[in-house]
Amino acid sequence: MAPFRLFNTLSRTIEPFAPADGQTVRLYTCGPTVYNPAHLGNFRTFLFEDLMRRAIRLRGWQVEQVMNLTDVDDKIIVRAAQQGKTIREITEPVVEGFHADRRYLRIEDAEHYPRATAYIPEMIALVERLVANGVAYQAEDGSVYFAIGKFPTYGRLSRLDTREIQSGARVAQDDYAKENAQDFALWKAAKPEDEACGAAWDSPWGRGRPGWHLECSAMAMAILGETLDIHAGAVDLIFPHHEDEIAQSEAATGRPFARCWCHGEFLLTDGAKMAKRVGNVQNVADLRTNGVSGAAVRHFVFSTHYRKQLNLAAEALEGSIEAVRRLRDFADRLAVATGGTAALEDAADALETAVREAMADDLDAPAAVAALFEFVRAANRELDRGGREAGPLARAREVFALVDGVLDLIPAPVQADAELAAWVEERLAARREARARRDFGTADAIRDELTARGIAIEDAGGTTRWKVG
RNA sequence: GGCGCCGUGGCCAAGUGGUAAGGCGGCAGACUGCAAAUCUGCUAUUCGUCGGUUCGAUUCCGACCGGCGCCUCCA
Repeated sequence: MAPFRLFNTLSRTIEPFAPADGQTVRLYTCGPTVYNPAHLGNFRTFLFEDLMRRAIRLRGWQVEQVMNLTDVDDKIIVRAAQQGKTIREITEPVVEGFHADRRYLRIEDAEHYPRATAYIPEMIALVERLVANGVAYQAEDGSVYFAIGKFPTYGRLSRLDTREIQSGARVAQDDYAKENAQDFALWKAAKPEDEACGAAWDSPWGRGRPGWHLECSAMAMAILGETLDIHAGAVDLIFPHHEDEIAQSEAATGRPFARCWCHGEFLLTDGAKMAKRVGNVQNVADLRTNGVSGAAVRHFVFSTHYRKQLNLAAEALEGSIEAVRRLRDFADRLAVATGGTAALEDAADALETAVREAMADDLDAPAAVAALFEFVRAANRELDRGGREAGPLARAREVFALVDGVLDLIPAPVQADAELAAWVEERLAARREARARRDFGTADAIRDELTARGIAIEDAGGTTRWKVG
């Protein structure tokens, strides 16, 4: 078996990967800041991480994943102040919406969804360690900062020159009294607006709240231990977020924070990064409204490798909707098939091999998707031939289910309510009768009638199948 | 300015030093009363442009053109 390989941002190369304990991959994935619904760009990253955990299990390992929910943050506080609410009142409905959207896209449940506000003691303890180690200091403004000058390997992950801020770079508004412009806040001294919305806690440095980077380090180490197997996120988190996580974690523990860093590329819209500040975001709610299934979104996202930018084009999404419809039809056909051929079994074997290799090859989803469609074509061909053997059919079902467990691209059938179903059956009976007496004008009129109600029919053998959509 | 990515058919998008996966769409055929679904064939002699290396490059090198990202709190 070929080694399982992942691209590690630390080395910028594809490396063999295995969990440190040989059994369970401890995976930390940066989750959403819950002040607004996550957009499709965010979800592209979460889909990449979903694929990762499924690929890990396909490989035979267990996975323990943490996805944090950042529920205390500048933007949340601003929103709370605007609406006269507490941060909890702002974040609670957004968290619920996040999970609903996530399920729509069939992103599996992580084992842990810790909220930053539930780990304040762990965060404070981490800051205390850093202060004790002499790499953090409290400034005149009361906030506690990490002194990057005390951490010699700062910048190793992002490979950025830390000595100078180049022209063209976005320049920080220096809100805080840092010793060095690049030092980052571990603990932010509370301001009146923080107190007003419940975003302040007691600490050895006075009332305050955690800095963003600190949240991840504290929660990751609290739940998964001091060295993670994989830490994942999107490329925009490489700097400063992950760089800072490494600094504060390793400066506290003296151990590597993560063995492998994986970063997904952006989803673009209209040729630009999808982002709220660009104003080109689309949400899962928009997709639902337009009838785009989660399966179709998965197909679209997995058509490109996770480390390559993907442009959200309406025409491509339409293509994914159609592609996934084909999978649905095939799945139905496979379910009711009564036998197969030797060639069907060969196709199934080829599919399993291709998908296992693709997933082990730095999560090569495009290759897996291509293999799946090659299988569908071959299998349809064999089913057309009407094989009778049970073994090959069972094998085809087994492998198809295995692959479905990784990619999860088959849309759920649209269920018709009982009333509609009864009506359809009545109309089909009338059509059957008309066809029997070769009154095709009436039969076609009935078909048009059904089509107008969104019912598609297929005459197959002696029977007629129908479905919604 | 620094670092990095990308440019493949109508659209999306794989890929390899030896002559272009897959999906959508389109065209033709089989099947069908007609459709639909499915299958079959066709749909890039060519991979941004110009050079170079090589027996041979889309794949390696260089330049140029074009697009994108990161460079302090953005997945």
